[in-house]
Amino acid sequence: MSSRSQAIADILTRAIIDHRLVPGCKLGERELSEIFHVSRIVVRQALIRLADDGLAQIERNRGAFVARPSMQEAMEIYDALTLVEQGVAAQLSERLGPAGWAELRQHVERQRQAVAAGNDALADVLGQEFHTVFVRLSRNKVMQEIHAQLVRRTTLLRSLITADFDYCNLLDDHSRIVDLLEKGRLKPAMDLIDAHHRSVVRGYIMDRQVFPELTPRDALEPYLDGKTGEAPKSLSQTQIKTGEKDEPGMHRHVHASR
Amino acid sequence: MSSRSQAIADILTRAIIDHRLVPGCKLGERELSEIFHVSRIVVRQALIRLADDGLAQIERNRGAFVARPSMQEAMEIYDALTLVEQGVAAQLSERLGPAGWAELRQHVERQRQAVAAGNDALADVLGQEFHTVFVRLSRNKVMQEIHAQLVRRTTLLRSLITADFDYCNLLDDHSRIVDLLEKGRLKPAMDLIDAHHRSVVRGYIMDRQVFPELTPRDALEPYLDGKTGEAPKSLSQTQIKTGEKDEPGMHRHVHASR
DNA sequence: AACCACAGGATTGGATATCAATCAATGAGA
DNA sequence: TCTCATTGATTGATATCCAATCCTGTGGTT
Repeated sequence: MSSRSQAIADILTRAIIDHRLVPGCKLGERELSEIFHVSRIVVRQALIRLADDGLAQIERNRGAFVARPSMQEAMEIYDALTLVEQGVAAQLSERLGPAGWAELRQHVERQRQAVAAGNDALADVLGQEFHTVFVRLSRNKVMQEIHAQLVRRTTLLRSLITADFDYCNLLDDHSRIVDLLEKGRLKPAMDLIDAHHRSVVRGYIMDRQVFPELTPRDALEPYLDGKTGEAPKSLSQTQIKTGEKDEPGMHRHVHASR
Repeated sequence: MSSRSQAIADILTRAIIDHRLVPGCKLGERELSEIFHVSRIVVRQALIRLADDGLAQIERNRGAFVARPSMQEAMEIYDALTLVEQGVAAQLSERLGPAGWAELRQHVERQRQAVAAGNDALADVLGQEFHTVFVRLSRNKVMQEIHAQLVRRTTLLRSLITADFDYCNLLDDHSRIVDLLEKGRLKPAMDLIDAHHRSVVRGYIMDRQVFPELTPRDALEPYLDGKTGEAPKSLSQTQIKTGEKDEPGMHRHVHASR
């Protein structure tokens, strides 16, 4: 239904947020066109979409690369995300009906069960999804799209950073946010959202390659073939350990919750 | 410096927010490629950028059209804009230094002088710019871009709607918002931002063609030639009166302030 | 050895021609 | 008048070609 360049942009986006394509990775037109069996022009259109989304940067006559956000930009992205979610929280605290609160609680409960079952990969996905569900309940598609874009960019950031905090402290944040909001305690809820994001950002150390660099051909291989758009195996199971020794304060786990 | 498709996307964006290209207007690839003397491919890339920005919509095998947002979407855009500006207001009320407040006051003063001088066109531009300056002071480029996109879309909306309120009531809103924020009275300021936008939306009646439809060739003519990107004459001076009689409650002035 | 200049290769940005797929309008026939 | 098929126009996409630019490697110079 959609154009082919959109489909390719979607695949590239997926590969980037799956950390299979890491920041700085060259996205050559010829190489991608051979991988996807399309013409260079279609690839170029896809890259334009990625660049507009902030996931790639195009340098004239040099080509496209997976975006490598600066520390400054990383902070700005998290600030923007906080701003959006705080605003949505304020709207929901006034307008959300019982069914909405129930949906949020149900989502938190599913995540809790995943954590209890030790399924970190599922917990991680649910943890991310919570924010998306949260914004969806505002019933504002424009806001949803803005938020989704910001989330994609934060996911990209995680290819570049090393979190040295204990993520277990964040596990209950979602639940507490829902509690506070439903009770109408907006200000504490907004502060908690801020703290939720700040605690993720605080220990960030950039200029490290957290994920191993794959060639585009290897990185994109799982998404091809089927054409069904089926989810490739979660990276948390196929993740490759890099050769370098772990440094102090460097953890290799994925975040179970943001 | 930038690619040609970006330059063309910029021109089309400009033409749309100047209301020279009205919603629903067909943006044929062949026609545009002849107008700009570029190939269809460059035009297509420009149209992709516009579509990503929400200013155009591309229908498969049918082509691109200037976006015609629904009433629902119009409300969502204004809600999102309110959310963003309220969030920025909250940040500024904590973090903005004296120089920042001075810049805002200076801007308001310039607009006041323009109104006093009867220069409605300049006042309109300054009124729009206020919101941009406001967000720029947050020093968050990511947020700035999101906000700028929302502003562009609200500008597009004004091609579709007829305001039947007395815009004089809004003239002092900017000034009062600055006053309240500088005094640390955040809540009233946020309420005023909300009211500011709501008062614009309230009387909106869609499904009217406020601006006359021009062919793309006529609409884009002022932007070509010079290649200097110079501002074409403001529409408020070249605006053409449509043949149809004014209906009750239908004003043809441009907004002096949002 | 270090440094600079230049040539060649590789890649991107873009133009043109061409073809297939799809939509819309037109017109023939019941 | 209504229905259906054909035709024309437009888009989506490809292949090929060319110019501009960047990177690199070589070679000469200090």
